[in-house]
Amino acid sequence: MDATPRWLTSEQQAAWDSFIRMQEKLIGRLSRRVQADSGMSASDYLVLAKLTETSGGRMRFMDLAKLVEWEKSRMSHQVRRMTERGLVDKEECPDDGRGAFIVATPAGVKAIEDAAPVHVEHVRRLFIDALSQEELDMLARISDRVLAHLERQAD
Amino acid sequence: MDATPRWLTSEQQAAWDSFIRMQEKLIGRLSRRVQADSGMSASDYLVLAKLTETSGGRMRFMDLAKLVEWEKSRMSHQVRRMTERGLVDKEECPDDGRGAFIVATPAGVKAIEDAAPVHVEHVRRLFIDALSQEELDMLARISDRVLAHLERQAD
DNA sequence: CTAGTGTAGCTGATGCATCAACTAACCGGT
DNA sequence: ACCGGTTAGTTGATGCATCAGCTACACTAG
Repeated sequence: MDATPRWLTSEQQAAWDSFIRMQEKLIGRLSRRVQADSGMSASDYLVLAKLTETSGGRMRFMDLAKLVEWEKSRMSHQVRRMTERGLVDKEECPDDGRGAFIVATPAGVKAIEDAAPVHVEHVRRLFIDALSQEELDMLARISDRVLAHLERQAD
Repeated sequence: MDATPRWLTSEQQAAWDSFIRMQEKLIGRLSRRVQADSGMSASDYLVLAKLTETSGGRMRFMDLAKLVEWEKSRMSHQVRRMTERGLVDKEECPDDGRGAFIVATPAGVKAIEDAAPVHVEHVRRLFIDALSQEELDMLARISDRVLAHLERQAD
């Protein structure tokens, strides 16, 4: 218990508020758009994108989870839902009796091929078009600094 | 249908990827922290913060919804859950038979007073400490530009 | 070989976000 | 007075994220 918490300066507070507001509005709008246009959530999109980027369109469950930095539980639920909708399949792993391969189905491949250009257009329209290349570079640099900072800390 | 989608340049793609990764990791970690420390979600925190900033700690339902830029449905569910946990109360509105006031309960006030310093510390530790004041200013400027851009567009 | 430990992945419960559809009260014009 | 449109707020369904706890297989040491 600290009796005298160190509040943020008004500049710090302003930066945080702007960032939070921007991020919420941007992500919210983008994900609603993608969902409305393609019937896929951002999570569906991400999983299918990573899967189809891989040669063979198949990946071990945990490799996929690590790649997108998700907990195994989240991935498990996600894969189950996507399996139910026919976007991916699970296959047994011959080398490891516990293991599973996740494979994009033809329908899954088609879904992401259809969704990708639309997704890119939204990203461009909502975000890229708002900023100059210098600003984009700045933002990338700042984001990388924050990321590095986060990764240095114990979770 | 555009047969030749305009993909992003590699610099644009890099900026977007960095931003998305940063934002997910930062928001995810912060919200898990706040939840673990105070038993409140970011939404609970926001609602209580806005309510208690108001003189009287009470606000009309839709005013509150507009203030935090939420849909009424989201607010309605949120208020119901918070009512069930004793953080806020609903009161009838004398001027408008449809209307409701949302009021922070004493428990709600205490909850946010306890949570606020912890919340600030996390924001500082996870985010503010990663960046210089110049970088914070940059980020605020960039965020405001994106926000303005979003607000110019039809939803 | 077997006992212990780590790893792969699943499950159920809970809370949150969005959508569509709904009720009820208000308000302005005729 | 009443009728139609608007506003206030609720509700139920569905999908997603997190947490805690679970099974089953694999690996390693003794």
